[in-house]
Amino acid sequence: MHETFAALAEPNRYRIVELLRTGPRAVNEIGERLQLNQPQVSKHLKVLKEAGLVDVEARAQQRLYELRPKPLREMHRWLDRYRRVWEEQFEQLDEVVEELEAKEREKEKAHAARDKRK
Amino acid sequence: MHETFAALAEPNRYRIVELLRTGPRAVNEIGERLQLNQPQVSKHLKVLKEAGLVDVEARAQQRLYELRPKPLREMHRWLDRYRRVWEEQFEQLDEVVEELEAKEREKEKAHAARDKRK
DNA sequence: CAGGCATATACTCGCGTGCGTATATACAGC
DNA sequence: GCTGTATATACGCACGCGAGTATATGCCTG
Repeated sequence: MHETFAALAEPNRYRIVELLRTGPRAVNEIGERLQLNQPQVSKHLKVLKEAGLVDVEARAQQRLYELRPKPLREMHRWLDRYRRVWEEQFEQLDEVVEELEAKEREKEKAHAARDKRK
Repeated sequence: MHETFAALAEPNRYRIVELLRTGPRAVNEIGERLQLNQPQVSKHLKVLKEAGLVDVEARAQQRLYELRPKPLREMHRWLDRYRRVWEEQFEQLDEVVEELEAKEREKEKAHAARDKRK
């Protein structure tokens, strides 16, 4: 589970996964679409593979990467244990709390600016 | 979304979230239960808070941390877009292979036609 | 207001990781 | 076999982050 989260926490890997959701892709195609150079793509795909999120199939010189269902299923099951938490009807309360936190952050910025000045 | 994954990717933060699933806890209690010293707990909680995963409530000198539903809900919605992936296990890769083979056959035909023309 | 308790922050260190460049490996076609 | 193409790996660098120690902040009680 940690590996799954760690793999998805990296923005470019997240983008790769999002792209692979539409279907299998070759390494070069991923690099072109996401504006990444090839070694980075290969290395990210290696991490994704070790996390079990993708699988490879050799096709001549190309390697086709595709999403694997297992980690996603496990994530879904994990999330399911939190259903009680996220199904609570706190929509409006969330908004209010966020507002207050935003104000708090403003205040902190003001403090920080003042402290730096002196 | 990246922040949520990054927060949960860290094993100790993951454990904190798992603990908070059972209800709000004070900082010291978390540290004792998970065998972490206090500064680490505070720092991890800070990350979790910035990711929106927890919220604090002051209780005298104590701070009670509790899970917040929003990021979990967003994760669930995100995962939902991948439902197809973990429900259909096969087929996708095979289809692409078929496609490539079809293209290959087209090329062969073109070659053959050209050869005949001359 | 002094002393103790609960929590947050500052500072440093060591390690992991993403990135770029260069190079290696593998395969196809001629 | 040679060439071009597709992908993987090696190496060096810079930065971020988790951990430990020490210290600061805040609140309650007497």
